[in-house]
Amino acid sequence: MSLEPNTATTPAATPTSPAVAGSGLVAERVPDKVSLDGLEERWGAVWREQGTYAFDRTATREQVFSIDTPPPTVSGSLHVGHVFSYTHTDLLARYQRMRGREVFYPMGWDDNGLPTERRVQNYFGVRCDPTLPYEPGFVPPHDGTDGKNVKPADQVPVSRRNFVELCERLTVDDERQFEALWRHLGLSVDWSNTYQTIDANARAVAQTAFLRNLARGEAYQAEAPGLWDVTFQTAVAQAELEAREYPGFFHRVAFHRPDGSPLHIETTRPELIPAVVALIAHPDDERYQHLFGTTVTSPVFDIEIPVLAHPAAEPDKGAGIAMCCTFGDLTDVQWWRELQLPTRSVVTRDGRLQRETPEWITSERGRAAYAELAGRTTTGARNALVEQLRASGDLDGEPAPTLRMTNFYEKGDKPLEIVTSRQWYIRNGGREEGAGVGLREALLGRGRELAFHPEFMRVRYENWVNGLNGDWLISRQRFFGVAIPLWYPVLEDGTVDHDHPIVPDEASLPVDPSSETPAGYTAEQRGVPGGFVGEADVMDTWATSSLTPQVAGGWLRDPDLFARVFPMDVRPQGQDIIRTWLFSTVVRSHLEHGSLPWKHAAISGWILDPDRKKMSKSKGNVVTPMGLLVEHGSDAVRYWAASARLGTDAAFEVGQMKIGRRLAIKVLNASKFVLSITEGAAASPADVTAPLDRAMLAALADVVDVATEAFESYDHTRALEATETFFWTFCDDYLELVKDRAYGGERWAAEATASARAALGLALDTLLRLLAPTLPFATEEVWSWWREGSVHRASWPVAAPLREAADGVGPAGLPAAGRALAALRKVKSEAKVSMRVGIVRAELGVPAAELPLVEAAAPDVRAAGRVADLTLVADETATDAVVVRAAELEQPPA
RNA sequence: GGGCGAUUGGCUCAGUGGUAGAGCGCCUCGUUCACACCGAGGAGGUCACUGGUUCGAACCCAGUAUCGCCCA
Repeated sequence: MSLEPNTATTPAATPTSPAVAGSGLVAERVPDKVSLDGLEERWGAVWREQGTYAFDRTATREQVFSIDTPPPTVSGSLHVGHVFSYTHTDLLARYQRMRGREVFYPMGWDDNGLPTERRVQNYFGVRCDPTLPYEPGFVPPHDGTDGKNVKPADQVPVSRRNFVELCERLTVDDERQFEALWRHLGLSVDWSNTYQTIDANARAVAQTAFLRNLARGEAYQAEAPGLWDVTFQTAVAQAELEAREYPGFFHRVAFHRPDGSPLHIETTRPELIPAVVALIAHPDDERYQHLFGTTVTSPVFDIEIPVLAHPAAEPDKGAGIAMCCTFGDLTDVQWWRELQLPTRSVVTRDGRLQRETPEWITSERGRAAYAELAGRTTTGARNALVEQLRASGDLDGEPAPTLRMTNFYEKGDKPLEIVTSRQWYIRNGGREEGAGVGLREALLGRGRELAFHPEFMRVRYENWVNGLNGDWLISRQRFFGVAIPLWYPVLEDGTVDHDHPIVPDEASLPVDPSSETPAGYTAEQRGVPGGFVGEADVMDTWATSSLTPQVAGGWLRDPDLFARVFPMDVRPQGQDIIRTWLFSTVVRSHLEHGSLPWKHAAISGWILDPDRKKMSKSKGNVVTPMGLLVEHGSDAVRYWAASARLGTDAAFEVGQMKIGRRLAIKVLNASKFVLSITEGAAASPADVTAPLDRAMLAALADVVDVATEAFESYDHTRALEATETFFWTFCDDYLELVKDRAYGGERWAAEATASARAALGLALDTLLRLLAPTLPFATEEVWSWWREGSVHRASWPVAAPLREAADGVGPAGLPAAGRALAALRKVKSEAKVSMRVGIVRAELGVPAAELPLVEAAAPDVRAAGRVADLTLVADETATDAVVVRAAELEQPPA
């Protein structure tokens, strides 16, 4: 048989089309015993060979549905949360494909940045030392450490180039495993369209976008105090902050007024006393009014500082007067900036106090005291200084334990320090100056333009944009990332001229300024007076992943493709990265293209463990995604994911997967049954004449409308629920009711049998299409028994031909007949006899309004209930139920 | 402290103005004839609480409580 998935669509608008092409009777293609086992491998291979999900790039923008797939971080492991949210995207992709859209569904790998570095350190037992030379053929001390970390002291230092090679080697492995998982799950990704956030194209895109930001004044560098992680030795952006409780002690410390009287402040960071530049209280604070404008001297170091007023001081916190140091926290930075205080930094980038005694400490005892602190960690310095304060009598009482909220880098475990450094920024509306003027409002406008699903997620975007307090810091002092594509001239005196960066041609991108030479220079001029130096920093990962629509869509390398897919239709992602990935992508697109990067944002919720907590890593590792898929089957796991709506947290529920598995098996069995009766013969709507068959198709038409409308509004759960509910009614009631008639035989007129068979065929065809996005494996299996091509390239059903076949009959007949059948079943159930036991005589009381409906289906009800003599009477007391007025079973109850 | 979301049967969740729903679990029964990875029947809830609007509130309004997340 010939499979041509891309062309062999079977339009639902003409369900009369010959059902079976090619050779072989349907009966021979339906297996005797159906099973879900092995469907993932079988159909995965067929889809791969047939290119079922290949993107046709000749499609126009209107025909295309483009998805900005989240590139998973390959150095982390995938967990059930990924399976959950990626399934949501696939449901949408499959629906849109069946709707006739050409789906652009790439897959990216986020292998850029710190997570990969850390994994490489642990996996190979190495660490990067950029001062070392490249060592060709380097063999790492370990090759996989089974999850055990190699202690930093035991890590072998390697050059940056060796380190990057190991990063690339490891990520290739990871990416293979991820792809295998996604294929097993049944994601309808176009696997010929993948990218890495570190590949040459991504680097070129990120560098080009950066240089254009620079040219337009949207990127700039600044020497400024900023948050700094002393462990990773890198600057950290606002979006990467995490406030955590951190234990400390309040120290009550005396400063001294000119007359020698003490003025007490309370601080958790006494080690910053050498960096103090002012004492600050609230302008309305009565207690300190008389001191504003005067000076005091610091204990131990004898530095003279002013007492100033600023509204950011909190009168009810501690003594109500705070020590402003450069820099203890972000409030200090605000005071320093707004009150134009001097800079007296003592904490260095490695988290220790600077080794030289600062020149602003002039007293002899002050210089002696500092010498004891020099080079110590902040903690060590704190302990030493507390002893000094105690000795000088300036510590009042004992330090009192406290918990304070402290900023951490989200991946770090030491509190962030604030150090002054030269960094690169991109405007994001956080500062209203230069190219940033009006930007915040413009980005809020983009947020209003974007269709969030669910809608309430929009406020998270708005809250974040409104709360920005600075531009986007993109430079990182790391190794494995996209280089900032700049060099700087080295002046004749040997200083580096950062104000006049040397910019490469776009055509030469990507470049590595640490190994490549700018135009007009020779390699020998690197680092010498009159020569140049390369920018050592790399861009933060988000500075690249904020460009995924451009990277995947072929922005620079393939403008024709880009025009067909951008702006994209949808960005699927998690709620946790609205402030980072979603927002930064909007920023880049707004600045570069003057548009949104996509029309819709589909936000998935969390997976919660049974304690209603976010699924923890340890638990996630117990149940690996592949283990889940193998245990329950991919369709079953997809069903669980599909049962949760966008934006809603969902429980990790094995029970829900079992229900999905049951549904998938039911699809196989019911389909097998229908095909065994109909022989897969052409289902002509004109053959549908029986009222019950028409009612069933009318009900199914309603389901098609509901499911279509639901998918259009990004509500895959409602689509599934409506379809699933109908499917069970179809199996439990309709199939049972028409079974006998569909088999045929002399008791039934030929037209009556033909009607049932035609209706069964139409219904099965429609149901398989409706279920295909959720259960791609089971539906494809059934499709292969009687159809050519892939159900996933078949068209989404439409209601009109079903309604036409219903010929004006409404859907109410199906539930009415179902209730009559249920009444007969109840008689047998209560008599505790088999459903196969016949009923000699039965009289059913039916609500008057339903009586004509049930009468029209009476032969089916009689057959399904095995009733010899069935009487139906209108019963006013039966308002919405069928009541059994009399019944006589064939054999007495046991 | 501010914001967002949630609170419905034992569990997981639908239900946005008109007599409380589903699935799972539970109980009873059945089953070689599509399906034991099964079928039929049944029990089970004063919809977190307090007010208010309304002829009528799970649903709208105000407040309270608890839980989760985000931002200070």
